[in-house]
Amino acid sequence: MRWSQTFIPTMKEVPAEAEVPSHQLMLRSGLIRQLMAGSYTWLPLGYRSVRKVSEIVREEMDRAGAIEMFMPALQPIELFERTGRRDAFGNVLFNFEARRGDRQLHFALGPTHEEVITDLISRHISTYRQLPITLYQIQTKFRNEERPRFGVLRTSEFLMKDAYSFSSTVEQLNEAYDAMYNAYCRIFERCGLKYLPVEAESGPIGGDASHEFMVPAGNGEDFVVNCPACGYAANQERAEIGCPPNSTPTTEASAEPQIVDTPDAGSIDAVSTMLGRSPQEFIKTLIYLADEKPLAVLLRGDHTANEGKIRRAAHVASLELADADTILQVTGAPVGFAGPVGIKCPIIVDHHAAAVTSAVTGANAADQHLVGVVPGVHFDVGQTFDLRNAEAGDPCPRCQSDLQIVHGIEVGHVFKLGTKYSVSLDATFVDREEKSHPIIMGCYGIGVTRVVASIVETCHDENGIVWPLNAAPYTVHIIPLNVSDEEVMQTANQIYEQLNEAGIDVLLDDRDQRPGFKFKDADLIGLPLRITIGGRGLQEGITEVRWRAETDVHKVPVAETVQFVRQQISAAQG
RNA sequence: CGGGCUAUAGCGCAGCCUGGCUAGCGCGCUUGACUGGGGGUCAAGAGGUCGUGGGUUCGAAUCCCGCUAGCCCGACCA
Repeated sequence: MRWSQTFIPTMKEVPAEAEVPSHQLMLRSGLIRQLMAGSYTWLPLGYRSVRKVSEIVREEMDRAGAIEMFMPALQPIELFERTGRRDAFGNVLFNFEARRGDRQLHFALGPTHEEVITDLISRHISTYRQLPITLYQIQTKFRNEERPRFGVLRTSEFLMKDAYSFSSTVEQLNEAYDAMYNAYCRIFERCGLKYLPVEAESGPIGGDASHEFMVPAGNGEDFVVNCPACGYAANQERAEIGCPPNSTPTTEASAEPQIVDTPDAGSIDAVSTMLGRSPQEFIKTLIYLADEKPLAVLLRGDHTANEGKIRRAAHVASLELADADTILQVTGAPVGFAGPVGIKCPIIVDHHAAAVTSAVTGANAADQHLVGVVPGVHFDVGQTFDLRNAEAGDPCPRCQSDLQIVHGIEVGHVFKLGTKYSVSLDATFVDREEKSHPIIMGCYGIGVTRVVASIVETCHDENGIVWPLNAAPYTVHIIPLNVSDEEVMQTANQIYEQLNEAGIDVLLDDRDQRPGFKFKDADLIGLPLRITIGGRGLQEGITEVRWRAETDVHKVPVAETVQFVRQQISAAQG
């Protein structure tokens, strides 16, 4: 492609609305333009990258035995009512009515396609002989995000590969899952992304049933907990925390707790400042309504609650923070002064809260706290649980080393669904004995456009994008330094044509611009290989070939340039 | 959905507080000349419903009220 014939609107200045590097660079390098909040146009250069990544995904899905198809984005709302996801999605589900003749139809725009595909399968698969099968599509998904942000990283309309496996046995499901998991690793490797598979929510099947693929990035919205020693990695909702070393309550500390006045100090911050004690010496008491009944959750002062863990530990379905009235009832005090001593509701204690040897707690009285509270002495502890979010420095659940926390961008998710959708949409098969069972499903997603944004977010330097080879919009960028120099242009055109014939994607910057201007644009759009052709080099009979990611310049005889570039590319592709 | 900020040329911004004549600056864009290895120089130009609706005023980009859009923080994110 000749630059003068395509559409690459680069910008020298950073648009004010862009905060994160990927958003800034994608705007500046002419990959995308915003239409409205959460909706972006993919310009020619950006769209080429989307297609490159899509093709990698497609190849690896096919290699893993998945079959491509294409389903409608426009779907009847009834399907979501049958699976209960109309409520589960809530406002995230785009849905609207439209008149057709004298009928009023109600549609949804697909946020994902479990319903559509399970409905399809339920109509056409009836026997174990037709299973297993994995189907996939690459398609635009719609989610009414409450707050789109970070450019293309979080939008209300995005390209996603979604695959669904249908199995007659758990073994078949596990095989399909492993095949997808391995395909995902290959995909992200080929895209040049550093990625981390992490354990995610376990869902209905339990155990090792879900992994997220995260790209470590400072601006990632998700938190990944990982152990540098043994490789344990999980998302923050899911991450387990090792037990602290056993601390036996010291009997000498069994003196009665003392009441201290803490006027208007109802937060850990305020009380710790007032008393000059660190938050680690506090036990905070959170009052929840667990299945409508009050429950006090005890955590160390500097820790944060993990409601999923609390729900599981307490064996309850619903969990929400209690209102002020409930708190007044069970503690006898306003919000901010709850404590375990004398509280009038069941308590559940985190491992690390129980390990505080002499704690500051609320006194269950307005404007008062207790100091010198010893768990197990001044209140009953019983069994302790893991109830909080993991933090940097917590012990690894596998090897006790210190855990790290990194930000990550979720680019893929594999999930053993089980029979949730097949049951609600009546997708069943009969086994050898003619007994009917719901089909066992898995679902597997990759955010294709998010992958492109993640690449830009993580592969750049101060001058612009540094595309990995396989995801780059073009592989080679030819820069003739002076378009009015006939010899320069003739050489550039010749190399351009030969590379094209060799099946290599080439961009030829044929604009009549100064060299510096072209170099800056070349750095900005960041194509992997640059061939510079100038009068100075031609006098020596050479072109200059340089990787965007490296500083070395290869001076290559003009006649050997095409061959050299082809060798460089195939060597880099391994 | 709560809290905050912003809206003036394609992009980045000044002007607004303290109302006043023709609304400015840099980049970009057009034309020409010189130039040609890291966003070059000179000259001449084009480009604006000052987001939108109302109000105050002799007079509004500027003051007041409503609306809309965008961004940030938080909540949310099968």
